[in-house]
Amino acid sequence: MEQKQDLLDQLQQLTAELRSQFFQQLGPELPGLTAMHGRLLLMIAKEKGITAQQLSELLRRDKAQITRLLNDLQQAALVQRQIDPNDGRRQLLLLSEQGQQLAAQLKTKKREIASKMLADFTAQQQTQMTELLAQMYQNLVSTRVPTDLS
Amino acid sequence: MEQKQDLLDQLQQLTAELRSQFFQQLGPELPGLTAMHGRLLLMIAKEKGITAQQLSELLRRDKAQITRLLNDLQQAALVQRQIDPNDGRRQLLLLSEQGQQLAAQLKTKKREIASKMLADFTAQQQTQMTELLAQMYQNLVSTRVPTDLS
DNA sequence: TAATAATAGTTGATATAATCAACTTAATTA
DNA sequence: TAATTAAGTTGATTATATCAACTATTATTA
Repeated sequence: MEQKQDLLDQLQQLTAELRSQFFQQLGPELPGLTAMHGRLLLMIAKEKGITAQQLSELLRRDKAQITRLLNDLQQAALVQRQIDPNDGRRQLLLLSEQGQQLAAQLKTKKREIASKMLADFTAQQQTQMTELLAQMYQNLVSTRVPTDLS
Repeated sequence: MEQKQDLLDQLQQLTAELRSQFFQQLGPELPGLTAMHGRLLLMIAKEKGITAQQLSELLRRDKAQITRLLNDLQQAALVQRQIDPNDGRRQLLLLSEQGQQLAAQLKTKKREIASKMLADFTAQQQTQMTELLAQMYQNLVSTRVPTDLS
């Protein structure tokens, strides 16, 4: 019974450490930018042409905040905004050359940390871990009350 | 290779969902208080007589911030501060009656969420999960550069 | 088609939280 | 005892998040 709770603590502790290692010592590569900027960058890298609205949902952040973060990234010449030809309201987000380079650096850093974390794991253990995590997430969201927009 | 990275994302996603479920729908039970207040409360409940300094380290938060959060909790009559008889600088933190009740409620909520998350897990799988997470954390911190206090 | 509603994004005001430096008091140590 | 260190507090500043109002565009519908 207690064990289940401890597992939550473990998860929290682990991700806190991950965040710390990934983002805090990241200053030099993100000049004047924050962890959240980095996350945006990576998401845009992964989904070219993603919109601010989608980012807002995925990151569970206010869209106003997203706008401001994107402003910063654009000012730093890391991302570009293009009005969607099919829908003049939304704008497609793309990485500039520099943005792509930086995103690649961040990905590398991520890979390093992941490797360190999973240093002595067998491929089987990794797969297992992935499956268990997926299952846990599924269990959590499956019974979730849909977000209320009253 | 990509799989390792995805595992990081999975962890992040999972804990984001956990935080969301645990803290956001927690408003009614923490009147006027935040998630961080809740974390403090639970930590004090777990370690009676813990000090602000220790909380600051454990939560990786500025001690000024801890002071302010504790002020709120004290104002809400949830915690009490007692000067350590062995060291007049530090103060031992304790929960009031109400504080203990609230902490118990939070623990219950936590247990519920954990149960939901692990609904279809065997005891063996849980143990396994715990071990894997512990190992991952160990790997991460073992090579960590000690926090620099320059 | 004209009017209305809904959506994407921006802006401004405000609230909340984190950070840094200075300070007080108490303990340690030289 | 004097100087140093540690715990905690306070004030000022900065960074972040949040909310509401607003523009421009698309979708709906009467």
